[in-house]
Amino acid sequence: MGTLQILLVDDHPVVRAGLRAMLTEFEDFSVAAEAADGDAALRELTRLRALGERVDVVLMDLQMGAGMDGVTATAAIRKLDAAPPVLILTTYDTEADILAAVEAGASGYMLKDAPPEQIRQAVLSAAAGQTALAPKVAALLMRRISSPETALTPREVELLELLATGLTNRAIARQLFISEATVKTHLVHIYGKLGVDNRTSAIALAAQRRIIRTPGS
Amino acid sequence: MGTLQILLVDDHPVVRAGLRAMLTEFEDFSVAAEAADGDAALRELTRLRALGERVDVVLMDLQMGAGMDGVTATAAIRKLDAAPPVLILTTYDTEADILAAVEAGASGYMLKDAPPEQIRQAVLSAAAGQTALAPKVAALLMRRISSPETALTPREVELLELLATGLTNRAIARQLFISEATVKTHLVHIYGKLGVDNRTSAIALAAQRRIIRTPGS
DNA sequence: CGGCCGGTCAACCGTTTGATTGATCCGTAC
DNA sequence: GTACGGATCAATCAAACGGTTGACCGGCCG
Repeated sequence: MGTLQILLVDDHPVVRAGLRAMLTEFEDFSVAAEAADGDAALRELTRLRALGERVDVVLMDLQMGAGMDGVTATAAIRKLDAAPPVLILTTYDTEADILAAVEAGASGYMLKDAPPEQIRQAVLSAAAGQTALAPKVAALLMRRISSPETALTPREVELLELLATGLTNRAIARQLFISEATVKTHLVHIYGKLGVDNRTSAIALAAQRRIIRTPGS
Repeated sequence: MGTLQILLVDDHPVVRAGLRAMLTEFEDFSVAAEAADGDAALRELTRLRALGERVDVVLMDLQMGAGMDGVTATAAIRKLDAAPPVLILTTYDTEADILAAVEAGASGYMLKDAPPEQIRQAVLSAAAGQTALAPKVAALLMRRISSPETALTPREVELLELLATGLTNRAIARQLFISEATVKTHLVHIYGKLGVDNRTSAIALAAQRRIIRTPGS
């Protein structure tokens, strides 16, 4: 009973098996249950509660092929009474993902290429109610807050995302219910902040810096 | 000794642990060694050979943070005498990746979200000298050969990739030592084949259809 | 050998984008 | 309450882009 009860949420069977193997190797961890997507995670959580079982930490992937994605699932879990802390464990490290996860109430953000010991520490921190960030993620957040001049406004990111889908200025304008002139103004601001001078390189840079997520299937 | 000896190559400790756990659960498999990148894989392979140990199948990831990537590693392995079959196991399914892997001599291409049983079958097929493709991958290849009108020429893909980095027509022209007029001609062909009418949506579609890989760090 | 296709180039023209300047409205912070 | 930043819009001009047409060359296939 002294062991930490963990709920694994990841759509890859391989990764679940890996986490299970890795975590149970540490004596103070056990895997309470596994789920392949957000819906299943919520079901597992309520099922375990009905049985009077504890869940101390939820280890959650963000990208889940089908079903509820990680961010929505995190938000849903955090709305429960006495909600367990949710630790994000994913391969992606875009600004958009990280900020969304944090806003949804995640108490940590780790990357899958982290060594086992780092993941273990993060789980322990999360269970203790503390925040754990992967070094890469921490660095990104630091860069983000330390250089506010490069920080795009939410509106600008919104435009950037539409831009990346291949829309023209006019189409973006219609989509956002603003005039084409406004779209151009935003774009000029975006180019200035990113240090580029055309839409394609803005998209390329934004994808590279992980400000937006690329469409990818 | 009747068990299949497998070499795992993946830069994620979590995934290696998962594959090890999953594979050794099937009695006829054992994991001969693990490696975190292509160089390490080659070292392991020669080390095992020196010890007189067999390696029946190499399970290889494509994206490896640092070190030799999966495609080059596959090519290098296949150049050895009595080279073991290499089964690609990755998250990415871009046309470019798949074709490169096949050209490098991979004898199979699986995706990480595949269920254990499918992975097991693929390993068995590879060991038997046969080819194993994930359903998604097979579908992509079929689509690719069955609809040659949509098939971009290598040159066109080359352009598309430069396009995705944000270069202007003139910059692309300089990069490829051709005239700007030629670049435009290629682009018109690309737009036609992809069914779009501007560069940004061409990039978006190409990324979506996984014809090119998006820059991503 | 005569198409056909892929790659190369050119000229023309209309459309879209990008740069610049300047303005209004609305919150929030000092 | 005013000063500031974010969001909105307008007008203008130059540069880049996209569409069209037509042309040339080299390799490959029937």
